[in-house]
Amino acid sequence: MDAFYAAVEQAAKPSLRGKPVIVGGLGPRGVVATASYEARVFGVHSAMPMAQARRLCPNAAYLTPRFGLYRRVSEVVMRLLRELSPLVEPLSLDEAFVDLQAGGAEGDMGRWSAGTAREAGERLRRDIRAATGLSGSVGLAGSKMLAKIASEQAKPDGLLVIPPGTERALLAPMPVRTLPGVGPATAQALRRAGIATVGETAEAGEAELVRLLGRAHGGALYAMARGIDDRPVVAERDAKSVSVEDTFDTDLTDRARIRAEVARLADRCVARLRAAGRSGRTVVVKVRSYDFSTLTRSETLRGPTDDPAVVREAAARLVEGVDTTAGVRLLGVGVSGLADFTQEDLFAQTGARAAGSSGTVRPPSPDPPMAADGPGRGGRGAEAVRRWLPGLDVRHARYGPGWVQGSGLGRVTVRFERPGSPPGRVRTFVVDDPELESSEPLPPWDGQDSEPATRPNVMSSSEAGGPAPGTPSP
DNA sequence: TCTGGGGTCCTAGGACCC
DNA sequence: TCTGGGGTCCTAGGACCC
Repeated sequence: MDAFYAAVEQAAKPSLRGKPVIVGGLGPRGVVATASYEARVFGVHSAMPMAQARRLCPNAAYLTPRFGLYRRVSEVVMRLLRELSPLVEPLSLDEAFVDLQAGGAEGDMGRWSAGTAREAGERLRRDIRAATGLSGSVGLAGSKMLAKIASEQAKPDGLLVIPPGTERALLAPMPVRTLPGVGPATAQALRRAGIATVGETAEAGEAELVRLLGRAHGGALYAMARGIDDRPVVAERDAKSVSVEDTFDTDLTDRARIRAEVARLADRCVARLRAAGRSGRTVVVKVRSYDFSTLTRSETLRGPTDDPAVVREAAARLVEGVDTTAGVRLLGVGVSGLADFTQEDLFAQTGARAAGSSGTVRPPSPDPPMAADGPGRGGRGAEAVRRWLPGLDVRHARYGPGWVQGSGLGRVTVRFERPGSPPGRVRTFVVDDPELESSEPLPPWDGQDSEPATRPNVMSSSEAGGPAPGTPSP
């Protein structure tokens, strides 16, 4: 999917179509998750600090991510992929491999040609647009690596076929960074050895690459550089670890506060573990200091657990052994070594479930009820700001559905529009206006009256009118 | 106003075992 | 009574991806 999070927001918020939209963390230490193509023109891209993005593109709409909505849209797209073939390997919410060959016949002899594959790809792109109003790009090739490179080249809103036999010639002039798995460090190591392109990588030979990069990475890179990749498409892979982490708006130094945050993170981690029906044996704590140096400490238990008290205690022990006096900007808790069930105390566990509790088995200290609310991130004046995060859907008793454009100084600004409506107008309220309430996201295809199949194309953003949707800074 | 959050895979050293 | 050669598990860190 092209600029997925930003594109979903543009589909859901008519006034943002054709305008720069930046989705990501809105706090002082946030980064960009996705920038719309209109924002990329200004040099904004994923993983860029939000502060830098605001300098480059001050008039963009800055929105907080709505993962629940993106997940729903993603499910619609993944369902379309599964109609092509049962063998679908999602890489993330917005990207997947499809093994067309496993989907059975296409064409006379049950074989795919470049032509029939292209037709299927174009049909898929049309179906995705009809179902979601969003554009996706398709890469078609004989392996996962090449299909990925093809889809990358096809973006945005395109399709590219790499016919068998043309791979090496196509790859040779490309920079090594094009190959998946080659990041800044690998590119640097290769550059020092005078290797800059995929062709030069292939010429270097396996022995040289292994010497530079190690057994596994060097060997894999040598194969990829020659267009060789026989990794299968794998539909379902069990998760191998579960983790949660928080970066704090300001560094933490208080020991008691750090202990409390670690306990909260442990509870959140276990909640996710349990929701997945898993348990784990190794508890990991992650600490990032004021200077961004990061360390992990882990402890392996005698058997797998999904008991919050057990994970909390292990995490507390681990963080106790870390010097946090100079200030901590991030804390994380994770569990790995996952198993499908818990060995200890199955009876107590089922008892707790039957009682509808996400809590643990009885033991000594009853859990303090988990704070229902977000990451207690050292912010002040939090209450109202938290409720009116830019981008979230709201409903006003008189004006109907809309979304928060910004808030601050006791005010909240709302744009009244929804998927399928014309671009709406803006009104400002006091933050505690009793007629204003937060509401569930409306998916892009939930426009009031029209068929999803046609609507998304009819809106021309150029006639939207109204000023650029900058968000008043919180 | 410098740097999120959730993952995967690999490497390397030490403990431990046969 | 101057030193083997595996194998596995655990811990820590790092590269990379979306």
